[in-house]
Amino acid sequence: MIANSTDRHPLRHNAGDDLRLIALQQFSSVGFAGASLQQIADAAGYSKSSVLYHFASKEALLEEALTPAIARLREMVDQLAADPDRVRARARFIDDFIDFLLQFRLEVHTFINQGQSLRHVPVVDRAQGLIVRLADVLCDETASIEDRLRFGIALGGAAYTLVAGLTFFNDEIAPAADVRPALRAVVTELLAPVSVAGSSAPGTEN
Amino acid sequence: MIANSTDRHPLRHNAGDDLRLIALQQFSSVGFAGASLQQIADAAGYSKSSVLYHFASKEALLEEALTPAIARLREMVDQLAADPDRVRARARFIDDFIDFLLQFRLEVHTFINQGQSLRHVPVVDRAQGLIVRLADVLCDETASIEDRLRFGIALGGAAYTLVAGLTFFNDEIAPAADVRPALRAVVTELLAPVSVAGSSAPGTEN
DNA sequence: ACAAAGTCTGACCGATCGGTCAATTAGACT
DNA sequence: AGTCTAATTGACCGATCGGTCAGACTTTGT
Repeated sequence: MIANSTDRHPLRHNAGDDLRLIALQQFSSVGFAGASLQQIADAAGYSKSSVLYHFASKEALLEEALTPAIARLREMVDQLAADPDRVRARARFIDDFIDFLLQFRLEVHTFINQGQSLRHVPVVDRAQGLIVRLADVLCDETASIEDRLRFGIALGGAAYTLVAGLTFFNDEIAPAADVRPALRAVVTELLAPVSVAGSSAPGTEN
Repeated sequence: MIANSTDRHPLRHNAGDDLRLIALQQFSSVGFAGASLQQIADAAGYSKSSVLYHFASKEALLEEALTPAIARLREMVDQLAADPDRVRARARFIDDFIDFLLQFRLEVHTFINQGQSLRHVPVVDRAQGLIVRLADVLCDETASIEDRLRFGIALGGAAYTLVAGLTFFNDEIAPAADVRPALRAVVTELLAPVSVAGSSAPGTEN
């Protein structure tokens, strides 16, 4: 049998996965340009050469670190656009979106706050396109600036609070469990009223 | 008379001001670590040595570029905390805050999205402290996570949309004139209901 | 046992980093 | 004229950057 690199050893983590996570933390905190391969290698317990053995280049490392997140985002956008029941589609999307933000906080923070300077990276460019498309779908054909602003604030605000904000609002905060309901309430408030029509009181039951 | 460096020539800009602005654009787009003195110097039409003549170091350049913004922020927080009429103080603060976000978008974006990695820079650390204090004042003693989240999303979301979001939501968008009312509406919605007295069920009236 | 493939690393490369320094230029004042 | 000072620059420094490469170690297949 072929020893696939994804399940060689049940105890030890896959080197590529370790590096992707460590690199992601560095990229989202000091920026892609500011995170050096040496720092990433040191933090992961490898040598710089090992990093470049697993990933062709620093950009390739970034691409592979972000890919799962934008793949999931594409799923959600496709599903949102495909469902003919707009109200149900939007409600379902918001729920998925909350989970998405919590699960991929570092990835979102990275390509949200460095998207302009990383537009030459294919996966980042695709992510930007997805976000534009998502904004179009969510805001419908109404060209209202406020609707766009609501979406942008929800996206950028969540990216900020979930990686930077939580650490200084309180010295320590419970993980996703405490944050999820609050996040859902605020994001729903920002995204729901745009064109849901008969949305009487969204997300106030929890 | 003494030829003060701030008004030597009415036509030509002050070199320090030019550099502060150019540097701020670089810092907010590629990050502090990713923006090199050479790039800043080239963009400003100076040599790298000239940049280091006007500013003792790269960090000093960052400090001076951010200082006006956090000075204004301190004013606003002090005024908010001093006014015994909480409702009036909060309303006035929100108005000032909108203008602040529009005027200092690059500065806010910089110390919001790179605050963790730049905590060793005094002015950034002071800004972080101001934001924590602002969150405390706005959210009152209620330790509600959702209130904190609202403030963080408004702050981080505005920082994002005002520098990155506007460029890809539409190919070109009118300057602050079109954005201000929409921004005011969204930020007010996020910040106003927190503790404005009889806030029983915030944001359910639409 | 042996070879093949996979993994890891140190040494090294040219380029660029932030920063120092001496030299030069241009203006302002006596 | 001469002098002083602010402003600007190129040359240069040690350190670090992303990336290459050959070798060494480990694992796997036969």
